[in-house]
Amino acid sequence: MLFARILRRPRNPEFPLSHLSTSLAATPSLSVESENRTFDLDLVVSQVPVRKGCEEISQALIENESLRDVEVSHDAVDRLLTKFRDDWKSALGIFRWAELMGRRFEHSEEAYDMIVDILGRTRQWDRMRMILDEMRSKERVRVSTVGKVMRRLSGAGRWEDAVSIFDELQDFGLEKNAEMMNLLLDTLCKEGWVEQARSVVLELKPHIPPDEHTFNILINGWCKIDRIDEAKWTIEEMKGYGFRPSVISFSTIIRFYCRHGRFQKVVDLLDEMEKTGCPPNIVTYTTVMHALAKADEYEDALALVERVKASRCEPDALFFNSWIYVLGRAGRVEDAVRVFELEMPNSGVLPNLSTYNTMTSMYCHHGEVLKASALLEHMEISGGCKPVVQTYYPLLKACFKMGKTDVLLSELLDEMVNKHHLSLDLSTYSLLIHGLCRANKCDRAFVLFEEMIGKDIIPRYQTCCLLLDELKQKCLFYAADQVEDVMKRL
DNA sequence: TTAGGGTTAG
Repeated sequence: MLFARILRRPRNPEFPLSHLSTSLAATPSLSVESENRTFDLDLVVSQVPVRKGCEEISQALIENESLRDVEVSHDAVDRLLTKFRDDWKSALGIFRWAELMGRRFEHSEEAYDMIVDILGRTRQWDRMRMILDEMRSKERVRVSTVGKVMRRLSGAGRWEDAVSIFDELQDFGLEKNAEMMNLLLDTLCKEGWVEQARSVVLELKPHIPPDEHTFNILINGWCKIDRIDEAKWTIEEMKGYGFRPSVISFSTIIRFYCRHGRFQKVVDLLDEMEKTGCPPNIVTYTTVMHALAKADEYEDALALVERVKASRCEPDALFFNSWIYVLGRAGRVEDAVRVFELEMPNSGVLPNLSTYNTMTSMYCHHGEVLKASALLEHMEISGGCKPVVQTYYPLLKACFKMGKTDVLLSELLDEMVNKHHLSLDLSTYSLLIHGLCRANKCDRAFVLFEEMIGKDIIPRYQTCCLLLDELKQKCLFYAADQVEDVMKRL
């Protein structure tokens, strides 16, 4: 019964390929390859029409003279899809356009996975299904594809659909094995469907015996929804199957107690781990250290650093990031910089994007915006990582805090969009609209509001309320009506 | 294929 349900198929796919091939035939010059074809991301991005359907977008791109000599490569598609990850219409339009532009162009595995994920996260289920069916017919469905589909379905509450994807695995040319079962369970549990995951385990037990991962996934699921008794009971069940609880099982339970601030329990468990020959590792320590910092217990958190040094654990980037975070929160900026500049390199651990995000946020938090900007330059040149929208949140927030809502804000936005090709996401729009409203610039906030609506990014209700109030106060009634219209649809 | 971090809004 559980596995008999079928994911809805599109009754009338809105994007038939035949239609596009007709338009390709109508523009024969497209099939002629020029010798000097290059790829200019800015050019393509600038030619993507706004507020159009995906079909219109791909059509407009195909007919665009200035894009005739554009070289479409896998890397180009990757960058474009990343850029439009919050804007499914543009993403799908570009995806279709690329198929028609490149001669005998076949999308890469990554591009397929990306478009599936974009359609899933924006809840375009029929279109996601359509791509999945295309992939199936070309035998290009991978484990990662299925994982993305299941995750998006579970995340949207469609756990039954996620389960029926598992039922379809053979149609996709994939095997129903423990790995795939665990993938399904993990997506279910991470979205809180733990009881459903347990039913799946029981139902599949005769065909696919649970392994150590299966139990750890369930333990994590129970902890996530605060059902610690079931988590402990799962540990007993695990033993019954002949598996010893691992450092992962213990660390998961420890994380639960950390989240609830029950640090005496944490200490007891750390001792138990040592005694039972399953000593904590760097992940366990990082979890506890971070939780202590969040509970403002900085001295205890830093004492753990000493414990790590005395142990055999190899510190990694996540550990250093947490250490820097602890020091930042404790107001010890100089010490944090010392860890970043000396301790990390001395241990041979390279900073990653999160290290830079943590440092940036710490600087901004302490009013050192210039140092934060300088670090952004540094991260590209010597760190080899590119900033993401999240990197800019603290910087943008600092702009509003300092009242620099003209030049500095514009420069930052320009850097984000034009230099790094980042797309503003829901959080950025919310931050900007809230900030501009508070800075008495609701006219500019409204422009951004319209822009996000055009990209199908749904504003938060509170954002609408705030903007509406401000617009009414300034007697901008036309704009206020527009906001009210959007609110009615929320 | 299972466990850890940061960045937004309220």
